[in-house]
Amino acid sequence: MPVSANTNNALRNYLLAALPAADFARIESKFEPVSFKLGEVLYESGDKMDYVYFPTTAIVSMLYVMENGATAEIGVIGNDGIVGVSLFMGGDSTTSRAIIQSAGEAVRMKAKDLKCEFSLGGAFQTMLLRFTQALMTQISQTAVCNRLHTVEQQLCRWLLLSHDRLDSDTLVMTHDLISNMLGVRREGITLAAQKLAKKKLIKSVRGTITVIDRRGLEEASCECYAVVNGEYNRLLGRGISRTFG
Amino acid sequence: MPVSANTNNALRNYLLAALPAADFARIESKFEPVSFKLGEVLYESGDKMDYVYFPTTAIVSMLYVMENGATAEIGVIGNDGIVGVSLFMGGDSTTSRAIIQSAGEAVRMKAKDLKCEFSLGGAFQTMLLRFTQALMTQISQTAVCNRLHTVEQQLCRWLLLSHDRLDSDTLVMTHDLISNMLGVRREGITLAAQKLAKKKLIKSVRGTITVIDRRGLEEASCECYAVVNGEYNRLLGRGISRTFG
DNA sequence: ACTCTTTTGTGTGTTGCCGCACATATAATT
DNA sequence: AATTATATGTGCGGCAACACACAAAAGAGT
Repeated sequence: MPVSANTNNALRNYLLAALPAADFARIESKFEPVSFKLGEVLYESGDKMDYVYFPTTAIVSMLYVMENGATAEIGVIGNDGIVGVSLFMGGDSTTSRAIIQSAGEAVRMKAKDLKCEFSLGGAFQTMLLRFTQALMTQISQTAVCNRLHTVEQQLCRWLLLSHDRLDSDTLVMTHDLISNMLGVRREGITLAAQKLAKKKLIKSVRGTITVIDRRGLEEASCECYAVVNGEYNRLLGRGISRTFG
Repeated sequence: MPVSANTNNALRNYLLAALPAADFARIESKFEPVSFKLGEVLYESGDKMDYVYFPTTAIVSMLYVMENGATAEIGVIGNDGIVGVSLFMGGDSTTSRAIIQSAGEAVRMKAKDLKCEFSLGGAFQTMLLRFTQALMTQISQTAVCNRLHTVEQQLCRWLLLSHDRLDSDTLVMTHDLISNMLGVRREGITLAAQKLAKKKLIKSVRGTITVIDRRGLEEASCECYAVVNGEYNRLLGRGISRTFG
């Protein structure tokens, strides 16, 4: 039987790729490819979720929106995970918005199908739960980082998390958008980016940021990145850090 | 058959109390009562967990400890939940420390028993997963709050979360301990507490803080408390807010 | 070429919290 | 009652990030 383009696509997602062949074979028919542009919203806060998404090349940001419009990112999900954990956790909705941070592809699966598969309790369930714990670690570390670290350190962490989930070294992203993610002023990002550029770690030109010295970025970052990355490795097998890639 | 003291104790935990009688009956023999003093550590970061804990009167704080010794709380768990979600999530450990924030009682259950029960996939599993999602909301909101709100607002939120999980209106807690939780200076808490005392919302005297005007505290708090509380209500049925209690 | 929009750069004053130092007050100990 | 330990109150200089204002640069559309 020929491997469909669909299948190839789905396997770019690490969670799916790590599934035992038998499990993957059972559910692959439920996948449907989808393509997203920068800024598209997958779920709004409180929305009932009809699908879950397994990003393959897209990156999704979990963004909290305050009553006064201020925003702050609580986590980022790429081809390392699944968007919509609340579905199998039993909530059917979250208090945050899921928004495309980097344009690209994903495969989606109907809520009903996912719940059905989850309830079988096999390798798929195990994997989803482990990913959820890794995500919790990321959210926790975001909380800590927000409290204790400078904007420059946080920008490093954020760039590394994004870089890990990208094929390219160049992020299509304005300072303004990053400032919304980190919950700081746009000028703060401009300043921090300038400092990092001066240290030859990145190059920042109108709408794009290019990672030049990844190792240097890791050194300039707070310990938060390493902690999160370590947990992803521990919980999900080989992680997605590009440090040695 | 007489109801044991053990059983009565366990039912003070909302998660357990909300279990269908049949499920509770099956697992109650696995419970073992434990008593904790302020500051006792249930798990250290990275520890393999041998037990999970269902607090009945104790309150547990999930505290992240940085390399340099700085600390920040990422969530608080009382008789509304379970301490040790990583066990059934598949990680067996967390990157945070679980420490007693308010002395009291809990019932504990062996890791193996919990995993066994979880894998049955019934009401118990559903409940544990729903609680985990509520906890994720709390952690997320902590991240947002750390980024966007003042120490005074955060102190309100923190006092409310603690108050909800307490029978009394008086918390046994020094400014210094609170500052470790919120990840700020001790003096910052002293100042914030003074402001709240001036507004007649609390009374702060050497080692204890007493809630005087709960409704006023809610108004002085940021929206974060209400959001978290709303999710606990939604996910776990009646929540534990004492607003109308 | 021209305008218009978006993105980035820069300056000024303000604020909230930090770090440190030290004074005072309230228990606990003897 | 005196001593010690713990907890809280207060002042001062410093800094990171804020709010606001506006200039400069880079693309996009006509």
